[in-house]
Amino acid sequence: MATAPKRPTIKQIAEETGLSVTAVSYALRGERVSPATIERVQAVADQLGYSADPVARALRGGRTGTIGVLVGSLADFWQQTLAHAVQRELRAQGLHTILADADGDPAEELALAARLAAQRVDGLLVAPIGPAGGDWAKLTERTPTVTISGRLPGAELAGEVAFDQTTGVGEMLRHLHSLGHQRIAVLSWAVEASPDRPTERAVREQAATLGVDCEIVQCAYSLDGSRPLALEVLAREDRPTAIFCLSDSIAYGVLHGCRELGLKVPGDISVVGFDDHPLSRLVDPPLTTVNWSIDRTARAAVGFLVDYLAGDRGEHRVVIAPTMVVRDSSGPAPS
Amino acid sequence: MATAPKRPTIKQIAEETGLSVTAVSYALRGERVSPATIERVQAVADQLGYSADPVARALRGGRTGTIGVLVGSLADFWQQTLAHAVQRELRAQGLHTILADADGDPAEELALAARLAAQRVDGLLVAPIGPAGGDWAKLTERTPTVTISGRLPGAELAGEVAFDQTTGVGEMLRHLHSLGHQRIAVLSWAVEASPDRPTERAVREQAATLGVDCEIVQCAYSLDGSRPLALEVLAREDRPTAIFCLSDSIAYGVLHGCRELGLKVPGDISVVGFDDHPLSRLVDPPLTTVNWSIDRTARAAVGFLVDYLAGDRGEHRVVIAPTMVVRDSSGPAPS
DNA sequence: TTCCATTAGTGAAACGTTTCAGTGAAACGA
DNA sequence: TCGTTTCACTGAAACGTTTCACTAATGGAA
Repeated sequence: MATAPKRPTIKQIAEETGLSVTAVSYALRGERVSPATIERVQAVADQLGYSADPVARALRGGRTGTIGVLVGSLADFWQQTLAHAVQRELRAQGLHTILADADGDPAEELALAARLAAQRVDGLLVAPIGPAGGDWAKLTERTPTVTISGRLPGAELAGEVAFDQTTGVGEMLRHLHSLGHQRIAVLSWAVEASPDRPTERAVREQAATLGVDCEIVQCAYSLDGSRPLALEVLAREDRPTAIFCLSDSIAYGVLHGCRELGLKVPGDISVVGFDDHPLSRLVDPPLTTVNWSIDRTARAAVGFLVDYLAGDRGEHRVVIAPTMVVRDSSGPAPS
Repeated sequence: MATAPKRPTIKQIAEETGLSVTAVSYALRGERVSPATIERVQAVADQLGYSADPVARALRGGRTGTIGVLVGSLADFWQQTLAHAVQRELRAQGLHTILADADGDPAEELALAARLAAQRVDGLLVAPIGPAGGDWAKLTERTPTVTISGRLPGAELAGEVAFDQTTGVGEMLRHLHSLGHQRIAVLSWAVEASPDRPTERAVREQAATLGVDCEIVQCAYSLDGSRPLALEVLAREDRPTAIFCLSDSIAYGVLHGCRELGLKVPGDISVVGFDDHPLSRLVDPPLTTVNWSIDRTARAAVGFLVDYLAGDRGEHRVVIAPTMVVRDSSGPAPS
């Protein structure tokens, strides 16, 4: 490799202008030095193509202008969309984004978040998939953290965007119940069974209230994870008349499985999702699902973090309300 | 906020063990010091929950174990999938990922890449959207860079994953031609017109060879970008009989537009894509498209970078061959 | 015994910033 | 004229590592 030319440093500008390193540092931020000097320094900096080294700056301390975004799994289409929306929103706020992906492994989340924090991000946006493991106390105490739909054990939060899962689950279950469905399989993307997950608890409670039979099935994430599982569930003797997928990604896999088995949706079986991915209106059949405005979610989460960083220590919590979106993938239960 | 407890440093371990900072630094990497000392240091480090500060390490120089991944736009579904695949592959290699998203702005790409490099990533994986602007020479000279389908002006590459666009375009155009289509609109996601883009040149050449009438239409990225454009194209007096979208994301938007206008696909008009996103088989109708194995792409790109970092300066270039995937969205041209 | 090699460890500089605590000199009010 | 303030700037330390150049002690060979 050619002799690597180093990037220009403050010291070079200092030598070039005959000033001290200190003076240049101040001048670059337009402080404490004479206008003439500022101009001179700027000129040299521009000519050298100088830009401050973020690593050195981070080491010294102070803001880095970068936010760490941790998503539970980029294999999930909704989280992909969320990641994009969040990054776009952060950019609108003049903040840089570092995106990390736990790839469906809840045990990895804390470690990844810690690494992000170690990179000296100014704050953390975390959209976990399951109940994240470990103790988030130390981390969140040091780094302002906003969660998006999920609990972090021990965390002290700078903000929280929650989804009203109870209502969402309730509406969907009522929808299916009103169509005559009595045996429903719920595909949940929890990696390990954990009885206290709010969504699953909501399912059990609402199912009991309505008197429908809901079986919760643990499901690997995403398209490829849910298809084989769907095939298994659909092959059963007394297969359910409806499948309620706790993410649209899972529903896509189920739809795929139904197609392979030659089952008509919704004639033979109803399939519904839970997050209204942009493509859910385009799949065949268009998916009945529940919409949690991704834009509002992203805006709220970023807003909370920005507020917190600006010193606002108020209550930062919002609960996103669900909107039922009835399309064609749900229909009357077959008799 | 509570008094922020600092993360433990090497110095603390040194004090705790009575050793010098240097000795601890060596011990932590298991070098140059006695086994007994190594063990003692490890014990204290574990108890303190120490982990090396990546920022300090990066500042000093040397490997950071982190690769920067820059994608042209996370709004594009295929790039979302690619980002995930690449990150998964990097993780399998024991490397960390920092993902940045230019959000459809080619002018932003160089700046973002420079920022990634400034964070001291060991290497860069770049999947640009259009012809990236600026001069990549200085950057790529300092930071090993592998491109995925795209040119970086002036770049000196550590590796390159190219797509055989000419063949892909040719096969698709021949497919449409054989179905009797003579007037085809090509929706390209270039943000600015640039006559020398290989894909567009391929379109013009192949169209001339086959004698079909291809109009290239510049299209904003993604679903939301392509729908209005599709509506406009479809409303024309002599609308084309087929629309060839240079990304599946664009095709989804077009499908949406067709549905709004009540046009039957492929009865009234054929719509085809160009990257075979996982959902393309599930949309209505299932999309005819061209597959470029995303797994092979990710694996090749990461492999090139890893090889290069290991000192292998061989030719690192692969051309991914297209595979036509004919589904139901293309059919005979209406008479 | 002398000499050299090896082992186990130390001190200090370096990476590129920011910032605290000054330092002269000029300007100002009384 | 003197004391004070302001201005424009400087030196040095600090952030947490890594690494080069050393030192002191031990062991073995000659």
